[in-house]
Amino acid sequence: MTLDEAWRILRENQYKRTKNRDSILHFFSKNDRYLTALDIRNFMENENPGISFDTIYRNLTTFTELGILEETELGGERRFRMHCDPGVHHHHFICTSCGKTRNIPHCPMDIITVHLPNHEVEGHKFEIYGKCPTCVA
Amino acid sequence: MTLDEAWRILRENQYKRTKNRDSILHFFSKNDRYLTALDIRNFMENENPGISFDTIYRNLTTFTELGILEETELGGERRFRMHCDPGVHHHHFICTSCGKTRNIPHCPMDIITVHLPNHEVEGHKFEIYGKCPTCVA
DNA sequence: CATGGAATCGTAATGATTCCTATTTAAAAG
DNA sequence: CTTTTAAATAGGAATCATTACGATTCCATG
Repeated sequence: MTLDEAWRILRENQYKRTKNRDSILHFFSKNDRYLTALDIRNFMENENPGISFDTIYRNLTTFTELGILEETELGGERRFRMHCDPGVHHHHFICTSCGKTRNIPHCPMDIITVHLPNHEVEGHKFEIYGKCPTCVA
Repeated sequence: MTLDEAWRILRENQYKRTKNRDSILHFFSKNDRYLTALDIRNFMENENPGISFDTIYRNLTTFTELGILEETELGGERRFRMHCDPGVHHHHFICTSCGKTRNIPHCPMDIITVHLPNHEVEGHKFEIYGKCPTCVA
């Protein structure tokens, strides 16, 4: 997703354009990987050294709810990345060292027919973990 | 996995038979669902009201390392369940209300052929979330 | 530029998990 | 059955990620 698309969604939902949101989104748009709240905090060292974690988490939650970011959990902490292709459902290979991802176009739900009578399916998760070429070397 | 199998593994690895371990394993063997550290704490109300979280987590880690338990993360906390069938790789439907599970015999890794050149695959996760028949009603 | 509500800051609070040290216990040896 | 010793535990403090909150600042609209 581009910055313009993200801001269009935010505007449509009456969210204000602030310096923090601009910086955070810009950081995500430059990084094709899953990032932590601390990553963002560190990146803001220059732009806004005093940024509150409250602000970071609040915006991460907002962005995720609006579908601008997608979220996962790795090593006991929440991680976020720019929702790469909002229209097309897909999954990820995730590097456990650097958080970098690689798309997996297939979805097991399309292939696996599971019989779950009377169950109410809400969602699913399919992720492959490992080391990306850079971190292998 | 049965209690006997669990204790055989523990014995083989020189772990002592303690009252806490007995209680915890017994609790897991009776519950076909993912449980939190707090669930265990509450269950021990009778058997050992003063049990330390250190003890709980230490044993959960040990059991998981030995393959007696399997672990996942749900709603920001770690959950554990008895490793249902150590020989046969499988996945789970997990109830987001009560943690109860249902086996999914298929594995997406067997079906999906992903091209990940130079990547080092360490593992994967496939889980379906929702409400079990009991929690739907 | 005045106004009102959204957004933020700074810090305190929370909840899950881990660390630390003195004490207790399992089980092996005598 | 006692002694011995390393493993296991209790209790509480510490840590880490995350959230809550009151006071202040900022964005957008008129």
